[in-house]
Amino acid sequence: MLSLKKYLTEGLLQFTILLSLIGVRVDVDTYLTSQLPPLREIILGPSSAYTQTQFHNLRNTLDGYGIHPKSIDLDNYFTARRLLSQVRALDRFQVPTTEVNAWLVHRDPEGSVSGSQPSSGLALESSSGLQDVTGPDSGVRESETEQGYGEDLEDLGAVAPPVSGDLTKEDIDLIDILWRQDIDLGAGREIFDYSHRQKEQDVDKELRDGAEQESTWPGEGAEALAHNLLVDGETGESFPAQFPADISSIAEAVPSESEPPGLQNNLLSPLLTGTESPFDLEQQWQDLMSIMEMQAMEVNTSTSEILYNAPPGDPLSTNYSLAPNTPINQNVSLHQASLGGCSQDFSLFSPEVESLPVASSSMLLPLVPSNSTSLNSTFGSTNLAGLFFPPQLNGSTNDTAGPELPDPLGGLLDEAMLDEISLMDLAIEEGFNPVQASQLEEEFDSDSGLSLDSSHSPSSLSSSEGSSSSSSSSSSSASSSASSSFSEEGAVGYSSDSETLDLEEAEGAVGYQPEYSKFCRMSYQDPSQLSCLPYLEHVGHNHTYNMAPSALDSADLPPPSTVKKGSKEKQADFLDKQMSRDEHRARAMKIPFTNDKIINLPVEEFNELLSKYQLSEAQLSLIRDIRRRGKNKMAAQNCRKRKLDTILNLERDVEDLQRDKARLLREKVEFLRSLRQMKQKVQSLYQEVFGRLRDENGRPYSPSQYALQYAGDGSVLLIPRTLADQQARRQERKPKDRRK
DNA sequence: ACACGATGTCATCTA
DNA sequence: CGTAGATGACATCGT
Repeated sequence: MLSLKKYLTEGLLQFTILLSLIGVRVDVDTYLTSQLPPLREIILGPSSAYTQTQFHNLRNTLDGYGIHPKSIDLDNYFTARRLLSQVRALDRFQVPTTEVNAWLVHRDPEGSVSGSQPSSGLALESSSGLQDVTGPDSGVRESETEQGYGEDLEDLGAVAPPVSGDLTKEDIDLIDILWRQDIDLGAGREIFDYSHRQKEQDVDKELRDGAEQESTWPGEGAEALAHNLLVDGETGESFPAQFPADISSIAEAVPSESEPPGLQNNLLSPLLTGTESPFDLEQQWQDLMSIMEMQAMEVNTSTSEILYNAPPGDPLSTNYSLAPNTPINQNVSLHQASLGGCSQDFSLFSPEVESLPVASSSMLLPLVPSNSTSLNSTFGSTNLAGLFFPPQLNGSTNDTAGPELPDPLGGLLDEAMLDEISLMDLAIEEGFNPVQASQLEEEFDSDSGLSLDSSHSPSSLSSSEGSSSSSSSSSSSASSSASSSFSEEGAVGYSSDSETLDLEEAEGAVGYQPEYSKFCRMSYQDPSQLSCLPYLEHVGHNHTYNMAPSALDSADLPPPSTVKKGSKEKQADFLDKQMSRDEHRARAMKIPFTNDKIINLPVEEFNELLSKYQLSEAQLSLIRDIRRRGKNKMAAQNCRKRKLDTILNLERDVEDLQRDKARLLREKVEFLRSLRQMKQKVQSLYQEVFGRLRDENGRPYSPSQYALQYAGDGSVLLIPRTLADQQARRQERKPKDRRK
């Protein structure tokens, strides 16, 4: 907890936010993943940074201090919330930023990521096979696709981040989505994919064992592959001369997965070879996703059979928990064969994680989802993956996942999370809208909160008392009283009891505003829960004002067990210690009313109260000071709270903006893709029309001499090439001029 | 002893 | 002008 608090310092947050704003993505979570909840967990959730109004008045009447926003309980709460939100985000095709950020953080130091990563060979196995088949076209296609893409982006004024090193996970996902869309539209994936693969191959030739890889691709699988690729390759947009060919059924079904690996692997490889910490989160998420998918999806056996028909007898398959002879194993083997150095890295991943990706990908597309980046690959992709799961895989995955899943999930998911997940699952399956789901979630939250509170508070009392051996009796009693007050507050409304308490002892109960009610409600339970852990006792510690009421409670009411015999004296001492300086002063000056009244009473009542007593000047001065300081104290607390919320909101805004950016990027790529497709169609039509044209002698026109000119009215003219070139140049200049 | 975070207090500004 | 709130700066306390 202490270390967590450290991370929560304003400086770090501000620094992080600053970095985020200037474009550098830093994810503190990356460094906390294993033992500590992500910083974002604390950050997410409702905050009322700018709603300063009203809450002072209400606060004074509402209870005492509540729980500080930084206390652990909030961590738990926000952990759950964060996870839930991420689960929901899956519904919206959102990528958990955590993974993205982490990925970037670890990637940057390694230099350019864009296709030149050696370990990117992950996705290459298919491409290597493809290369041979498609042979001649590959080189040209690579360059053309790459250039075309870059040009498009440049034309639109884009920095071309999606293609080059700046790709985020969202970008990758969006590209993946777009690939799928392309396929839906009949465009082959390899046309886009190829460049990357090719590049990777060039870079990774040394790492990869091409011969071995090819040897693992014998028989039907290879042929099928070749066929697919060949067919897809013909659809290459960059070759207008080639008319779009029919796409085989397999090609349609499979290619959707084939592309992403290329891109993703390029990007992911750093992650894979780098730290595993970011992957833990991703892995957990992937596990989660796999569970959900397994449950929610039906397996298309026929498809899977086709896709997973692979060469048998792979020696490497035994390394994996998956059943041998399963096509998946083939994929794995291929993957390993091609990976070389990367295979070791993959050993880090638990079987189930690997199985998912492998399973989802056909022979052509190994490891698509395995890139945890694609874990959120949106439901679309995952659905695809799920469809391709062979039944046996399902079983095997579950088997392997059985023992291991609880661990990764257990760390992140508490009951609340699981319930929520199931809830979300239900929402997804039954078509609940997010709002409904969230409503349910709220109900759930409240329920869980109460249950937690009731169940943990008693134990907290006992544990705190028994455990605090090193600390003095005062501290133990303090914690116990604090926890008791918490439990009370959590269970009941907690009307400010300060007034009913003994005059001098009752201090102003400083509570947080109603806006934080939910906030606080959640926090109430946790302190007690946390107090179960001895080392966390200090978390809920109170100071001065806050502590007084609760301490008084234990003192006034017949003390449970701690106060016996001569402990009353200690109690008194303790109370003295717990009283604030102003309280001591007030007592010393024999102020006849409570500091709480002094501080919180409205001016009129306050003056009225003063008028009732004959007070010396010193007393009046002290009272005024007490009032001033008390109010300022609350103000300071509010101010700090607000500051914290502001920081949290800023971070959230940054995240939102990043999401928006990714979305816009996605849309842009989508537009570019559709634009390219339309160009391709036009080209095809052009070729077809031009090829059918015959001159007066019945001979075809020479493309080098003539060209078709599109008129504004939709008509098409056949004009000499020279003329057409001139016109083309003019048109090119125009937009440039406009830019200037 | 020191660092650090949390909180209290003061001075100042603003409404 | 008085009051209350907000906030930066500093002090204090506990870990």
